[in-house]
Amino acid sequence: MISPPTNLAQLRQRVDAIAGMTLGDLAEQYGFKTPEHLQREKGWVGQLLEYVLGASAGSLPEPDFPALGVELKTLPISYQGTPLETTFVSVAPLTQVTGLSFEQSTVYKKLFHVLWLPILAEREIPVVERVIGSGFLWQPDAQQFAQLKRDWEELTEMVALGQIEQVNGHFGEVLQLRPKAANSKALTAAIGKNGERIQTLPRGFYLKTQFTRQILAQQFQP
DNA sequence: ATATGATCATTC
DNA sequence: GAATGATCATAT
Repeated sequence: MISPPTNLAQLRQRVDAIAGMTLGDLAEQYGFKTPEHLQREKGWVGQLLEYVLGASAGSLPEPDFPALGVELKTLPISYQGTPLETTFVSVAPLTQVTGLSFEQSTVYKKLFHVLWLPILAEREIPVVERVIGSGFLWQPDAQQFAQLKRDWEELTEMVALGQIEQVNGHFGEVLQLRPKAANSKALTAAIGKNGERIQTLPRGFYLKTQFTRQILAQQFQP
């Protein structure tokens, strides 16, 4: 058990201390067993870094560093330093969305303050050899806030109007709504096209790679 | 079923 | 190759 960081400077210090290390090194140091691949342990990297940095364990709906209000996101990147995957943000509410504002949304709360931790994670690189990059704290600037808000409002309006079945990953410029479930048979409550209650596949909000690519660029080549 | 952590794998 | 849809583990 590692104590949570008490301030941002301490968190930065911990992040800087692991930059350049491989996941294998870090796992060994903290008694984690590195899997051969992530097929059955997709969250392994995130959980290792949570532990090492002293994030609160558990699956509570809180920021990873409650005292600091900071959310930790690992970000798999290519040799070119570009994101290899979209970034999951939060489960999307599909009922009781009337009157909900972006500022009250889980998306905004999650993205208000993020610690991005890039991981060189090309699939040809064994997990044990993947290298941790330079993590950094980020908050959306005015333009990013506006982009996120625009997409969130468009997607949430469709949900509110009972158009969830028409939503697919194409909608949204930087934020998209996609399945987030154990499998394609999972069901959750949603609003139907006539305002009735229906059952549908649970969805989540994800940041498109274009958006996280921009965040990385603004951090590393300003 | 929901929420945490995401990546896999098929499609485009 | 990039992006969408599907999926995996664990805890509550």
